[in-house]
Amino acid sequence: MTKVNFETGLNGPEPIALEATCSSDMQKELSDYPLTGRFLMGRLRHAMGDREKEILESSITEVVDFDKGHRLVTRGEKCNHSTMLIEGFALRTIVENGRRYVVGIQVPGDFVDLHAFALKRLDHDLVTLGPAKVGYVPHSRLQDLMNSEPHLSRLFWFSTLLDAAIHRQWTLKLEQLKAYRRVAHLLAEIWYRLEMVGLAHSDGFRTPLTQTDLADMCGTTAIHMNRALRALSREGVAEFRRGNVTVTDRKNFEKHGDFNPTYLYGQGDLYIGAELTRD
Amino acid sequence: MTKVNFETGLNGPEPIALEATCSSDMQKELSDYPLTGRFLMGRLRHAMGDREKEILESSITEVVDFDKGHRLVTRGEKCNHSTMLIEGFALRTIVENGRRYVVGIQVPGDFVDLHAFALKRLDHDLVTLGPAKVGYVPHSRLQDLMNSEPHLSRLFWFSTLLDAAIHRQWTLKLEQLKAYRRVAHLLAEIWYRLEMVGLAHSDGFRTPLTQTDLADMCGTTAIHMNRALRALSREGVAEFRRGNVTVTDRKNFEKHGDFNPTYLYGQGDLYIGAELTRD
DNA sequence: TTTCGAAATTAACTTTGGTCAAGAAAGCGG
DNA sequence: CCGCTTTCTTGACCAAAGTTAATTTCGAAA
Repeated sequence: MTKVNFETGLNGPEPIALEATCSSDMQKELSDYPLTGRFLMGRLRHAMGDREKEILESSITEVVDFDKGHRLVTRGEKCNHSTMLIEGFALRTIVENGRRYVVGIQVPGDFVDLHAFALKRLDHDLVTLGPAKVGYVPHSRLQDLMNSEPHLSRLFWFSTLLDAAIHRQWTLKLEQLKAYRRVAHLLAEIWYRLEMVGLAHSDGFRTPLTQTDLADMCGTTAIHMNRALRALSREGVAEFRRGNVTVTDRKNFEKHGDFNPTYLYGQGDLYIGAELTRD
Repeated sequence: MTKVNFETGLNGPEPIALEATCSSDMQKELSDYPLTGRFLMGRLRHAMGDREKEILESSITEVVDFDKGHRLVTRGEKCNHSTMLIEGFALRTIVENGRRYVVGIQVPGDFVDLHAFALKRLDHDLVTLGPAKVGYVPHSRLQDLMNSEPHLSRLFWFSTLLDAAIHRQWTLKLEQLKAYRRVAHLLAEIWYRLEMVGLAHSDGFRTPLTQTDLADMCGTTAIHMNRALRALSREGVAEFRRGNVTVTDRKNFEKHGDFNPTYLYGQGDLYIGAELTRD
């Protein structure tokens, strides 16, 4: 383990360089594959051969930087490429009756609209949370890979199934938990996911999330979200200040959020299909 | 259009034969492919070639009938086959702290645990709602198909993406609606999905669902679900009696549930990837 | 037909969360 | 530094939903 600096799209006075724990394996991956090195990291990346990693990296035909709030994908519009999130965050949002709802959050390394390859039109928007860097893969290219690379295709499929597993967990937690535990669960999930791609630190993590964003993800109001966050703070469970999440006792924190990471299919959880690791 | 009788797994005094609207196309499909004829029906079934339909039908190595409440898949246990739901209903359930939560419902024609092919272990149970008939496809067979049938593989992928789209909609509706509209939405969805596979009738549909099941799907209590259903009945929007759903004014009903079926990617909605229809 | 158990129903009371209204604090651009 | 905007915070009040506890209805099986 070694330390490495990273940048998230913060809106603070000056961009604070944070220490993120990042193994040397991970560092090598990121220098070898600067655009797609985080894809499936912490999950089945080890199942990708070097050739497959090269194929994926070279499939990105265009890299673009966006400011916060840019709509990457519009609900109902036809897509001819899919988008790899290289840096920054994105939300899956749906605006109805003048109110915004968030049904998912994506972190670096996520192939955010890979499902648009098969669905062509999405039922939601994808919006950058802070500044973000993305890479595009044309659907024609994915089409070719479907025909010539069955193993890589299976990994793509797997990655969309991870999203589905996360959706199920969100559904579960909305059914099961009150606002206080719901945020705790959400923050625990984001922390875990950032950790898998080397973007968390030992006391927490940083995002450009506002309390309103959290409210829209938890199906509550910004006002009630504020009550929940203050309660978490009052109990000494976690601090959320302007997107900066700080936790002292992680076990305790995850207990408050009723968080069990197996649904994220991390590679340490021995929960993953062995067949996918072999060609 | 012609009428055909069908059976759902009802626990009523005698199995009531209901009239279901079912096109002659659909009838032919069901007689030609009695086990898998409902797979992707109303969606991209027309994109499957006869050869592909044969391949799928012949991939079912075993057909089994189960009683109500049988656990088809157990959370965390390794799966070596995937399950086609031929007749009846199944719920995706999670039991935690002694309470049951439902994160999905499956209808005939659904390849209910296709995602287990890639994930190997699921994060939830699959339980039959009433009596059900299922068919098994070994994962070794799916593996072969991945290598030899890229187009069929893409359709399998598509079918798991439909599940994900439904999960997103459930998340959205849990965030957005109060219990009263939530049930209405849920019932509208089930109706629509049954209609796509020829198992609904013009005034509604029949299922073995109880009010407790609905409550577990809507993240509320059976008592509150009862209040919501009574309200729907009082307003003349819909009647739910022992799994029997009756609606007089469908447009009005769907409006109360804030229901828009585009997320179900039905073939009439011109919402589906044209690329998938061609090889 | 009777009996039993599951499912549905209702009421009284408590907790959680939504709404409205008003400020305070922090970040941003000049 | 100042003014402007966004984000956060708090209080008072009301509606939605959970809890507990009975009671009724219905369907299945004897």
